[in-house]
Amino acid sequence: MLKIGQLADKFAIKTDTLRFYEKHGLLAPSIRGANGYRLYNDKDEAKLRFILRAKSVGFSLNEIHELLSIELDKSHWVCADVKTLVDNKLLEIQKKLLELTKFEASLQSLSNACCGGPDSAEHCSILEALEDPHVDK
Amino acid sequence: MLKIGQLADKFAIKTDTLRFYEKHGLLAPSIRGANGYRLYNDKDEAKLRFILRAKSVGFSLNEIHELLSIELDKSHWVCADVKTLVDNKLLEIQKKLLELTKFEASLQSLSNACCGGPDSAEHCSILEALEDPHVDK
DNA sequence: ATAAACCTTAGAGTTAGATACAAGGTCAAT
DNA sequence: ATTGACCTTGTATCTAACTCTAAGGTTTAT
Ligand SMILES: [Zn+2]
Ligand SMILES: [Zn+2]
Ligand SMILES: [Zn+2]
Ligand SMILES: [Zn+2]
Repeated sequence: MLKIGQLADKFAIKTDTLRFYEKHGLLAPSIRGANGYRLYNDKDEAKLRFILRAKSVGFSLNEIHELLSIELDKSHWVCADVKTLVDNKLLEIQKKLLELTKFEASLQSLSNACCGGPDSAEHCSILEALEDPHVDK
Repeated sequence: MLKIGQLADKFAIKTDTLRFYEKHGLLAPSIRGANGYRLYNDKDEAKLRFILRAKSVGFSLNEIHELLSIELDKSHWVCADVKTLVDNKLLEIQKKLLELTKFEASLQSLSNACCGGPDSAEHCSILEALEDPHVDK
């Protein structure tokens, strides 16, 4: 049985974050002490570990909510349900990767074209590229 | 001379966005009509084009602010100043790319391990991986 | 002349995920 | 008994980049 501060320390997060997760229906402590203190048991801890691990692979809290509702009632779900969540996230991340890769290429070509020297920016090819109405993004 | 709605249409953005840019010091119309209407001239339009193009290569509005203050007073800056902005952004984007690539790999291996079939999620390897305290992120 | 479409301002709301603060109750040690 | 560390609740604040609402003035077309 851990108090909120102990659980927070154990996972290197803030107590505020645990209260935030509780308010948003992700993780409520199984019990409250007579004093009203939150008390987390091993199952709560496992659930938090699940949440943090899902977060670390890129799921949003909303998506973790979905994963949790499956996790907590596995028998009513099938593999396809779970895999769909993961695959949707995968697509989303691949879309972001594509976008960032385009950014990177654009910036790299801007950077390459600029001498980076100590002379006036009046001739700077980066600024020219951003100004010029004839050069498309 | 374009009114706010015309300029917005021309660049496929909202009038709200133009007012927002103005409030945040990015782009104010050169003149106001007698009726108080914003009137944008060719220079304003060029500036907006600059802003949108910078946005499209991944700069934040704050960073665009910096770029603009250089662009509008080029003679007091040198190429190195400009290139530094671009290169910092490049580093930032490469960091994000790295992070997303890790997410992608994690999700891909989760996805690969799951049969995705119509049988109960009780044995789902995705959920197991997220539960299991012995598997690290 | 009247309705539709446009413009003005100031200010509030949205999203995600926290993070901070205020006012107070509780617990352990001295 | 008093400090200091911890806990409670509720509310407010932050970032980014818009987006929307309200209440009203202007233009254009019929
Ligand atoms: Zn140069
Ligand atoms: Zn240059
Ligand atoms: Zn399966
Ligand atoms: Zn599965």
